[in-house]
Amino acid sequence: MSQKVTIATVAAYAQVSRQTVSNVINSPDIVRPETRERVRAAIAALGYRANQAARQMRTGRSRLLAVRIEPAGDGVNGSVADRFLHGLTDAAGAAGYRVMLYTARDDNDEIATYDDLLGAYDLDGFVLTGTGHGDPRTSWLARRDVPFVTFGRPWDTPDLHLWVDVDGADGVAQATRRLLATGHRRIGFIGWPAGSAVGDDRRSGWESTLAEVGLDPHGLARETVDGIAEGEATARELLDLDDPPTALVCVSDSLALGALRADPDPAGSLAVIGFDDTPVAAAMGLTSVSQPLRQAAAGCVDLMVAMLDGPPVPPTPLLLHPSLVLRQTA
Amino acid sequence: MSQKVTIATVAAYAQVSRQTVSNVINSPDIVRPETRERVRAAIAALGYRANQAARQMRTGRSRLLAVRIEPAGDGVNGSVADRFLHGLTDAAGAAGYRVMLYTARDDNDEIATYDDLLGAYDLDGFVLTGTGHGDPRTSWLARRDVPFVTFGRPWDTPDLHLWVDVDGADGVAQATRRLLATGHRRIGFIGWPAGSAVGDDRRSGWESTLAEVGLDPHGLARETVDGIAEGEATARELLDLDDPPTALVCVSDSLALGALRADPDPAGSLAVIGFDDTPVAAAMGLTSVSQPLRQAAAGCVDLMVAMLDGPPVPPTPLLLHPSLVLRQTA
DNA sequence: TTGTATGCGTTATCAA
DNA sequence: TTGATAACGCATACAA
Repeated sequence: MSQKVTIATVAAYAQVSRQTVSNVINSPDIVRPETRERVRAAIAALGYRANQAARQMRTGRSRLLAVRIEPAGDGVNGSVADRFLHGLTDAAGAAGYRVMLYTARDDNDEIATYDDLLGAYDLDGFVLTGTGHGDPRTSWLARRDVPFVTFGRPWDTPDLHLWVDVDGADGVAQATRRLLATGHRRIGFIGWPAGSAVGDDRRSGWESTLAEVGLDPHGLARETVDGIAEGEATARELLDLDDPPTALVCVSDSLALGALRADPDPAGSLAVIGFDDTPVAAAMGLTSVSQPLRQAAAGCVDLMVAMLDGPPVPPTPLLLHPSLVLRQTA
Repeated sequence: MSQKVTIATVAAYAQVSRQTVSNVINSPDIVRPETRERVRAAIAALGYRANQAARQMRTGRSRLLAVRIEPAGDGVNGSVADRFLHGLTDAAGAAGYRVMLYTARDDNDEIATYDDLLGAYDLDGFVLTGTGHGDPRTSWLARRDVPFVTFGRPWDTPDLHLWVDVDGADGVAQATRRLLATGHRRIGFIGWPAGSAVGDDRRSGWESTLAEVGLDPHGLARETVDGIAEGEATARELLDLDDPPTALVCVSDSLALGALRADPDPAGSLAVIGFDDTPVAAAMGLTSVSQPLRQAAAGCVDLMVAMLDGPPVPPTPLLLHPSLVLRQTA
């Protein structure tokens, strides 16, 4: 490995003091242009990179963001986490931050990890995904003034923290309108059990859209835990009705994929729309609601950076709108 | 936030010098038991955590590992990366290391990132996934003596670096034997185009297993890029043969899922086995070869830690064996 | 076994 | 506008 190049190396090379080099990096405007350029040339020539540890010791800031990685659950929807993480890493990198990963078995374990990460690594902030009702993590972080952003709205404490979210009700409404536009009148919905904030939100988009055109959703909704097999069984239930639906909106791609398998017509006349636009959906030709995950991740980073690099105006939450990706199934 | 607690705080609380506290942490055995316990109690009482930045400045070690996160490609197989990452984070945490993420557009970009990460954050090591023939990244890292481990064998430079891998040939051999055991004689193979080291390795397991029992694989193998649609089309090609295969081993779950859709028999008499045991496969009842990703990740961490915390004996590469998960399709 | 002094690379403060 | 000095928290060599 080539000799370690520190700020002193650069200073010597550029014939200035260490402080001037530091100024060129942190407050370029207060350095005379010629000096600045000379120092910059030296930095480039030597391939100098400011040592984060030393900088952190002085400034108390690590330029490190932490995010939890969860075990891939369903896999169909698992890629959502993957895409979000990728977008987050990209956006953070562009803003001069790095992303650190951690795992946790449960909320308490996660809180203990915050403590550790904060104490040992001086983390600048956390990005939480999927907060639930009465989340202990957000209150812990808020109480200690630790900067954090959530991907997912705070469902019971509106102004406790900043967030980014995707409007699930709007996404499902778009799906329902598409079905209406293609002539369907009996449109069913397969959702998650009531109580999941995200699921309830999405379902409301279906209900309100049907109500808008004077259609009665009564009896056409079913609830089930996520999964392909569950989607198939639940769809079958709906199709066995006396007056079965001709189209189904599902709260996830997993359920939609299952619903597709319940279609008795080999030609596939049952219209089905899923949610998340997972790669599997794309491969299977499933029409699905696509979340702008890259933008959501970028939004989280923007919010964090705004808090951290502190402008006087407080940043506002961000509600993104999903889009419907039309394919063969609807 | 509570007042910052440093080694000095602990020393004062335990009525010893800072050095003694440091010794309790780094070389406990040289401290008198009573003193040690008193210091430990102080550490616990104050919730002290050694500041990594300061420690790193002194030792030159960051206890940070970096791994690249790739954009979720297919999604079906995407969860593999997700599961590996989770296992890696877990294992690293247990060993006292943290995982940092980075993205890169291509190999050159990745190399530039190494430079940055090494210079700015003093990373202790890198974990690379999926190396290819003549990988420029491994030679770059090796040339600079940067510790790294790859998940995936080095295909042309045997002893350049440590690695962990899963025996793909063995996995496919297990799949093929299973098919043989259930009475199949005409067993086809859908693989990736020749030249992909991983794909070629897996295919060899099929060829050699058939050869062992005196079966001729000739004409029963096809190559295609990965994807569900591709798997379906390729399977159809094989099934259109005069003497079509009754079972298919596929190099990935994506292809296997496609192959399943090509089965003309609605009852599903075509036997199909995939590779990777993705959650989608589980949901669809697809028999598949399962990679021990958690163990692979743990193996990578073990190797890294062995290099970093340097024992005199050099660690050896690790070849893990996959297992066949039987479900409905074979 | 325990305590003291020094330096890691950086930035903030202050003086020139 | 630039330069000298101190301090961040820790671990090591060395002295006690």
